[in-house]
Amino acid sequence: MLDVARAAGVSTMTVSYFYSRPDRVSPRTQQAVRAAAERLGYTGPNPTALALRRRRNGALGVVFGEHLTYAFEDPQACRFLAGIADVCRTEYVTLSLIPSTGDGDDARRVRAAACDGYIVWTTVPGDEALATAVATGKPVAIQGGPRIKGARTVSINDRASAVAVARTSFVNARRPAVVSFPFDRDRRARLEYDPDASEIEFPVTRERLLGIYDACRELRIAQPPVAVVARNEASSARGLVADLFDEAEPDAVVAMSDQLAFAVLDEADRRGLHVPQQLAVAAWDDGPEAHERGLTTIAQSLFEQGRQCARIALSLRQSSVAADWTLMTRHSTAAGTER
Amino acid sequence: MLDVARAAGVSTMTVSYFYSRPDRVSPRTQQAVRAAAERLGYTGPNPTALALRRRRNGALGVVFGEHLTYAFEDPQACRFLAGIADVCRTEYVTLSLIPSTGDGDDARRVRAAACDGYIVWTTVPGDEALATAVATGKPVAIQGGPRIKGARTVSINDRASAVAVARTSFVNARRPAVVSFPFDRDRRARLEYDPDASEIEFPVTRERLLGIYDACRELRIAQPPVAVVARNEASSARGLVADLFDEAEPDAVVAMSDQLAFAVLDEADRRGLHVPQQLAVAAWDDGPEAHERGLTTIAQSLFEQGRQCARIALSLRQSSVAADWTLMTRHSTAAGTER
DNA sequence: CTGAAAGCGCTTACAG
DNA sequence: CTGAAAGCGCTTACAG
Repeated sequence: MLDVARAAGVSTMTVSYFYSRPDRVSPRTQQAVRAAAERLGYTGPNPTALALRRRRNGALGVVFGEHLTYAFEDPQACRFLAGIADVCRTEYVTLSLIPSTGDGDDARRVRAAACDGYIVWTTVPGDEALATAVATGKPVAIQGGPRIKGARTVSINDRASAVAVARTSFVNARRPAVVSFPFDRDRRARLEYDPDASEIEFPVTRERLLGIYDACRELRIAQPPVAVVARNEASSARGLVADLFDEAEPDAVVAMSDQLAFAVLDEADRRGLHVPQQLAVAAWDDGPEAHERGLTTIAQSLFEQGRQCARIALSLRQSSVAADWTLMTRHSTAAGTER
Repeated sequence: MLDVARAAGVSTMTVSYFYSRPDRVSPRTQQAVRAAAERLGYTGPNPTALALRRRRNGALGVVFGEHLTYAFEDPQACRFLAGIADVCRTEYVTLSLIPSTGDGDDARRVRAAACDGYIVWTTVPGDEALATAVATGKPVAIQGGPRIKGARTVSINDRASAVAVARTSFVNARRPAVVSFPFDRDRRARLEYDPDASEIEFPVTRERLLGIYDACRELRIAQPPVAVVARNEASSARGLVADLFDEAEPDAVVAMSDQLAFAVLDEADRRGLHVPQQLAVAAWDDGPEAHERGLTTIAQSLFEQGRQCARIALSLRQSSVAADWTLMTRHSTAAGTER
């Protein structure tokens, strides 16, 4: 900028004004600055210097508790990102993805990212990356929990929604079962009998399983066996789901996502089981495919939750948000009413 | 940092060294600095100041020619982003998505993003955002073209791949047809008869249609009608595909993506047409569903192309890359061999 | 309408 | 092992 000023025969702050408030600069001077900038290949104020001066980076940091690469494979995470992007667009802010891996480097990555606030995708309470984000003193929004001091949360009431799902799927069930997200970061696929839900690290998983237990008590049925997947992805859950069918011969399943429910429906197909007569299935998310396959599922808008997280992280909103959810009752459970 | 230095009773550069090269600082001093930082809630050097000083932002800017929100719905774009994220992870760099909209604000958004290089998703030659990125003098990589001065390109040879696809689908065809990506930013869904391929703005679309024409000449068949979709998305292409079937009654289709091919296969289903006997279909991308549905398609790795773009934008690589592609021949075309 | 000066928070050779 | 000084590129009241 100094070079441009010299070339144009003006002071550096005149050049600065030329870019920030051109009306403050006379037409002649404007012309001189424009010409000098053109000649020198100067494309405008350096964003980094501007950020330092203004104490505002114009960027929003997004951290996933796991390997960032997985986020692009998860349809719900993509909806969430789209929601964030929507706010970034209107606010003229960059969406900075921090390439988390879930290992010890994440804190360092968070520290190194120049942004004005953070969004953290559902994680565990002790997450280092989360702690680092909070320690910066900048606003942080967490999707799905946990609720911690220094951060706001955007989430549905997972427990209440779980009660609703489990009631619908498990009513009249003799051999209910659950297909669950991982309990903790050590993601081993496995079958669990009677796990202690309150000990589960991931808050979304915990609340949902607690809600399922609530419903079981209410329905006076025993706690169901739980198939814990390694990842929220239909094809990788297939083997475990087959095991579950072999071991538990369920007549009603609650799965923690559409994706996992599809693995269940596929397996039912393979075994020639009629849904919902011989097997009731219900889940969470209500993606487009859930509608097509007639899956009873909890609808929630991750797009909208992304928007709310972005608003919090950009200081456009101060408080946590309890996001909306609705049970979409379809053919995969007996009481299905949607055509 | 100055405050911490004062509190610790040392100079500011000792604090700086404490963070950058702790070995240069005596254990006692380290302890003093650590204590002071802790007390004051100082979490380490300000990334923005560091970036200004180092002349390196530690961020990679990514621009989509269209509305960023769409990117998260396009499976190929997501694969591409995952590839970029993979390199950002190993290079300890942030992945900065610039919320482009395709309108006149994009240049401003690009200018405002603090990063060390840019990746631009396939766009038109005159794109303002692209020009702005190039004007910064920082490295820019373009996926899919166009080839312009000051930028490197990562792309398959679309024309050659199109010849391969069209040969396979159109051999023995009497009424071939094409389902094409948009020609330009004015995205009206429509049927075109005998469009001039060389005039098409989007380079990927242009090269593919030119290749299809090459194959038609070779097979001595007339140029096929072209259904131009508004967006690369199966459900939104449905109506147009139905029109195409009504108007052209095709017995062979080349679609520019798996997604569009699925819309064609669905429509064939609906009309009770046998594939490939009554209708041959071939496309590009080879996503997981292509395999499941036996679609003949061009395999290319957008993940790998994302990696290469990232390497270019981070100055890890200097030259353009001609990406790999392979025709996967399956049941949707007569010569299908894959089991 | 235009300019002198201080400062955003840091690092880098260079002395000591 | 530790510190004084200059400077990364910009903006902001404040004068004139």
